[in-house]
Amino acid sequence: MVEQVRRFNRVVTQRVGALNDRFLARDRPLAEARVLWEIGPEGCEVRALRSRLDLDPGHASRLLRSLEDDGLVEIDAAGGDRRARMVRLTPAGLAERAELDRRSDELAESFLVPLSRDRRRRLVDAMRELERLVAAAMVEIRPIDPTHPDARLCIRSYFAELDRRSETGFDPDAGVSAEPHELTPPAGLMLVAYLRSEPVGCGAVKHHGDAPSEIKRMWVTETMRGLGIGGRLLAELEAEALRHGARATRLDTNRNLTEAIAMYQAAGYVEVPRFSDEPFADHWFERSLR
Amino acid sequence: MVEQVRRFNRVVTQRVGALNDRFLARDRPLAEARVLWEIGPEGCEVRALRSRLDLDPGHASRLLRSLEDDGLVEIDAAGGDRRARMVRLTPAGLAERAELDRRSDELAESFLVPLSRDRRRRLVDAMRELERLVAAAMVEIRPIDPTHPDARLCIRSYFAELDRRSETGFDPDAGVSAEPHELTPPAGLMLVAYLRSEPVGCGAVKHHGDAPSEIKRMWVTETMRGLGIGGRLLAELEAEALRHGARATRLDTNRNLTEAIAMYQAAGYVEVPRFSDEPFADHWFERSLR
DNA sequence: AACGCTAGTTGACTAAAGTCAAAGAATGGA
DNA sequence: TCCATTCTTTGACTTTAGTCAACTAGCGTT
Repeated sequence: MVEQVRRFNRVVTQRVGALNDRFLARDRPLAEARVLWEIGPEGCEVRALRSRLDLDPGHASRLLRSLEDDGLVEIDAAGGDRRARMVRLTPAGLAERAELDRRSDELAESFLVPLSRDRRRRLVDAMRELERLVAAAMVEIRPIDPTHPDARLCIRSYFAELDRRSETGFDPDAGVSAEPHELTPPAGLMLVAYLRSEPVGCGAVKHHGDAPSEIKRMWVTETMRGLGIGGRLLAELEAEALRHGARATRLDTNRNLTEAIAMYQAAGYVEVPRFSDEPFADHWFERSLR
Repeated sequence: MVEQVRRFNRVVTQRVGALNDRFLARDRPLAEARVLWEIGPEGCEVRALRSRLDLDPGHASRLLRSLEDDGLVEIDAAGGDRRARMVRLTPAGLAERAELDRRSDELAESFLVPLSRDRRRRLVDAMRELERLVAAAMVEIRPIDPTHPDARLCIRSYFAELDRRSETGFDPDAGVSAEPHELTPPAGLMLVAYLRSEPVGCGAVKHHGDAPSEIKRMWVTETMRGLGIGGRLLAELEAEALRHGARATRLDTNRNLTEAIAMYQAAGYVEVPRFSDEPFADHWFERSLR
């Protein structure tokens, strides 16, 4: 296995990566081309740019100055915060970015052209599979304060999905509570799954002394499902429950959340009688931890 | 499709490539690390190194000097040509390269670790598939003089395989001739398939005026079979036969070469009665070109 | 008002990568 | 034998990337 990964890294990554760079940088330093690309058609804040590309403030400042001198970007004050700056592409900058887009397409085509119809299909399928699995391998799970913006974002997405997928709609204020202080140590714990500093999933646990801990707020963004992220969140929450003295974990869920139900069952949860008065739930699950 | 390839290039190539580089370069400039790696345990000629890494002569010279000063390589005269130099790794250089090997393994592991058993399997399968297809897309087909070393190498490999796979053994001197002058324009044509300047397959055509041209020396290296390279060689040879006024192409083959037979049939060849006195052949195929 | 903090700019560097031309030694034909 | 060509080295650059510290301006809290 390791041997195959190494071969892949060598054959595909190296060559394609080099090509990619050469296609991207026209007669411009690569770093500038990357910045130009990353700004995007909408513009973005300088600090966001810096953190996304992991640039030194000095370096970033000079790169932007240089793009500005070439007439490709304009830098003006961001909204609220008068320390921060906003970069936007000028029409010339947009044209340049479109050109990068075009070359990027051209490069992609160059992968496909020499292959038969059937092999193109296979190439694209393998790329999709690999992209997803590599992304999954890059996901990191970290504890978070439930009031943190990233946590709030996840919870909002979770509620929105519940509301969309259930016949009755979802009311976050009804049913069993899971207030921030209940999901903060020592009362409980909340986790967020990050993919390159983007939150892509969450989960929380609420302890009840000796009684089974409750799993709450399990959610993974739609594009990242089926990659084991839910299972990893669950496993870490269970470990936390165990550390806290719980003998089991429990959760409830709605009948429409079929992937979630399948995931719980695969993780060893078994259906038990209703144990909460959550009006939104149709199924109750429990798993023994020892 | 193009969109998926672009996503792949962005997500996988860029990140993995960057990681790769950081793992490779220890506290050494990346270019030096690459040279150290590329020299290989056997050593190699400086000019080969230069062309493989596409380095400027001056740059290459200085990189090697620097590695020599660190005691990692020795440079002495190559065999025959006294202008050329040979680089070899010293024991220290070999140790350093082994360390790069180790880190490369570690990097490969880091892809696999966060994934479940099943997903690792899928990751590795997708990588294998992709590596092969990308390699296939990089193959270039070029005409060649049948006396060129690359052509000779292919023909030798071809003969060796015939000998190995037939019950009777194979005698290149028996049967229908295909001497170099018969495979050189205007009498015929020989093609070699190159993957990064490595010959990985060949094929030739021998014209007979109005009569069907004969396809000879069709061979693809074992690791690159099933990727459409044989089909591409065949198509170019047929186009050449057509340009030369032939109405059809013919070929004979041994019953043990099952992949080849399948490939000919997929390319539109139909079995015809014996048309040559090639003692080694069991099947005769023909395809009409118009 | 004072304090610690964040966002960005600027100056002064260094290291790495890469380019170009000149030149010496050796080679391979015409 | 001559001549164009190849392999390599060397000197003299330039460009790119990146680092570090000092500094200004603005924010938020106490």
